[in-house]
Amino acid sequence: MANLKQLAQSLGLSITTVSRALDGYADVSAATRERVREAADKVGYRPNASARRLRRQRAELVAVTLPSDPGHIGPPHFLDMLSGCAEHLAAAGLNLVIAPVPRGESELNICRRFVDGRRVDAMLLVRTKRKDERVEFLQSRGIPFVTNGRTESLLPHPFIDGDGFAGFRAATLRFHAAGHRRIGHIAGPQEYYFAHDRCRGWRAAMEECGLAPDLCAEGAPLEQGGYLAALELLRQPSRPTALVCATDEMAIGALRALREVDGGSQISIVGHDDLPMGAFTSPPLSTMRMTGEHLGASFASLLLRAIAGEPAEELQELHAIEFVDRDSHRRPLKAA
Amino acid sequence: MANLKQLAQSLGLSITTVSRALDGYADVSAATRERVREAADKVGYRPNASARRLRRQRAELVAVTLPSDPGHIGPPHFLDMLSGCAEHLAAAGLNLVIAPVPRGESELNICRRFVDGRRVDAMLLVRTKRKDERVEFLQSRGIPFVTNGRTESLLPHPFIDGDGFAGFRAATLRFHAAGHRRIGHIAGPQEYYFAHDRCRGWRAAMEECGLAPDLCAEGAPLEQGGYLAALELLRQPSRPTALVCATDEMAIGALRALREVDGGSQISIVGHDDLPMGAFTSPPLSTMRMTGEHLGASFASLLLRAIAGEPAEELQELHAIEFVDRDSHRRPLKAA
DNA sequence: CTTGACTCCCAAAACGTTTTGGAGAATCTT
DNA sequence: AAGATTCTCCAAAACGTTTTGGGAGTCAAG
Repeated sequence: MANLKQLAQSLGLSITTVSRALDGYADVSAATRERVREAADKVGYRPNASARRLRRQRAELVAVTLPSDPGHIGPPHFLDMLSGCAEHLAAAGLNLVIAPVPRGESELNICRRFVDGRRVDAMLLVRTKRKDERVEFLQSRGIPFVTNGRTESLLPHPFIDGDGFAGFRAATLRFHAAGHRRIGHIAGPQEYYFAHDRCRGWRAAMEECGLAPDLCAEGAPLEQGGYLAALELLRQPSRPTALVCATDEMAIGALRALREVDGGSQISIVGHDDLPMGAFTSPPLSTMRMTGEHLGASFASLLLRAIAGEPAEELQELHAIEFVDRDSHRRPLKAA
Repeated sequence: MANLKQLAQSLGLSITTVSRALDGYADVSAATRERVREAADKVGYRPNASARRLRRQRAELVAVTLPSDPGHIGPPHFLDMLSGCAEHLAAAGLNLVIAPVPRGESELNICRRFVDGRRVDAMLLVRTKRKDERVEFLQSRGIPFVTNGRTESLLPHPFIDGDGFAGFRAATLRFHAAGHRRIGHIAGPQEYYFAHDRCRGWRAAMEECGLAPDLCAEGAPLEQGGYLAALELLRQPSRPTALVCATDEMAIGALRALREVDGGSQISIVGHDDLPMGAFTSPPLSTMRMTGEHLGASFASLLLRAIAGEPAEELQELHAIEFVDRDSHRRPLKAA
């Protein structure tokens, strides 16, 4: 309601003094500071954000690009992540703004608009592609950013990612150790780093075991994509006995395909992401998840450190993957 | 990169003229306008957002409060809604910022911070409670806002909501018409308007049919809550033969309880929200959904009209509920 | 030649803060 | 008692826009 000028006037002080009192500078006497604080509290004074941002030359804003392409944005806990991140950024005086990407417009253009209009101090990128033009642009502009997922960019940049390669390799090896020989992979779109990474993990394990990595089908990273991909694999002359799925959503789609084709109890299956839903499917879905608590907080922290100027190399977090064993990965293996 | 002063200098024009040229005012000649536009394009000039906001006395920002309480924030398409809303707001020059609510802090305080710091021009509220202090605060401040869900506030305010009462009443009547007599309700937390509304719908139908509305259990609006509530109802001496669940997530939890207790094929069930996941459960989940496309766009439009000063009464959208029939609502009804 | 209308441009003020570079008074040193 | 130091405070500049209220010049009409 009130601004600094009015507050100062009502106190018989200068704007400067009031401002510095509220900011806790030492060159204002304790008595005055207290008096100012009380008055400010009483009238509910809050500094005008726009004015401060202009003066400080900081936007106090961080943007996260969000493709409006429905459903195509990651797991449900994505929202929790965002909210956690926003919360920790807020503690540092930064707000998180959504940079939606309208159909037909490129994510790159959106980044441009936000960066060149000095609307943000930093950016958060999700769903990275192997070759991600947003990353290159932000690097060229020198604006701090953190990605959720790695890229194949030549210059290092800050990221948080799960070690999908290791996770999917381990899951595949585990199926092999359990006696499976025809282990299929339901893959996500390979232009995304995470999908490619997970696919590579499966492939590496297959080759280590001397098995041909030929039971692989790609689909959209959602239930429907997993359903269709599973049907495709089940049509093969020699069906897989186990399926490693790029995401839980795809795994749940695949589960339905299995129910339709073989009654649902024959083929073992494992997903990735640990959706809450997975505990309630039939059979309960075995899955994997990135280790580490409070993902949002980590993003916020990395972002703040990037803004503070720490070098990219020190701002890279690769988290191990852990199994979440429920039932779907240990269907009885029929006659070897 | 460049600001107005530099751009003006390089063109030999005044700041005023350059500014007005770019804003398309008529009092600058077509020739100059073109010259200015070209130069601006060439250096990639973008007005400094903070400066404009300060001068215009508009934040160009809309906030949506997001409880950081994990999982407690509505259906997955919530994110699509946000993103769609953000997109349409962006077309009007507004950005959507996330106002996270840290544990322990009230949503009211967050609203306060955003509103009193003049950080936003309007607010978007989700998951309304029957008695919602945020609504009262915003009304007292006279700041435009739209809620997702109604409240019991005395003053009217803009909202978008589904007619949960009618939907749940219809669903219950349908079960009755199919011969069910013991129809249970799995309810969400009653302080939320939507949960109370849906519960009222079920209760009304029961009473219309001359049935006692006593098979009702309340739980958290998630899988686990539905699971526990269903177990509770199944422990009753006379079990329900049909269940009407406040949300799909609760219904999916209930489905699991049914599987555990009676093999899963005896009791009919219906949820609400039309989660994509529902098509992939076993049995595929029958559900309801709010009619209307492009929810995000509607929110944006209402918000813009509220900002423009339209009265609240004209900014209320109550959408009908439609059935999405899959399998779970028509389990064979055993011996009447 | 004056008047008015019109076209194109601009100087200056304003938005509300933070920060710079002191100023005046009181206290301490020597 | 003079100089140095410390304590409080403040005027003014700056951040980069948008907007107000004209000011020249040109042209046509009277």
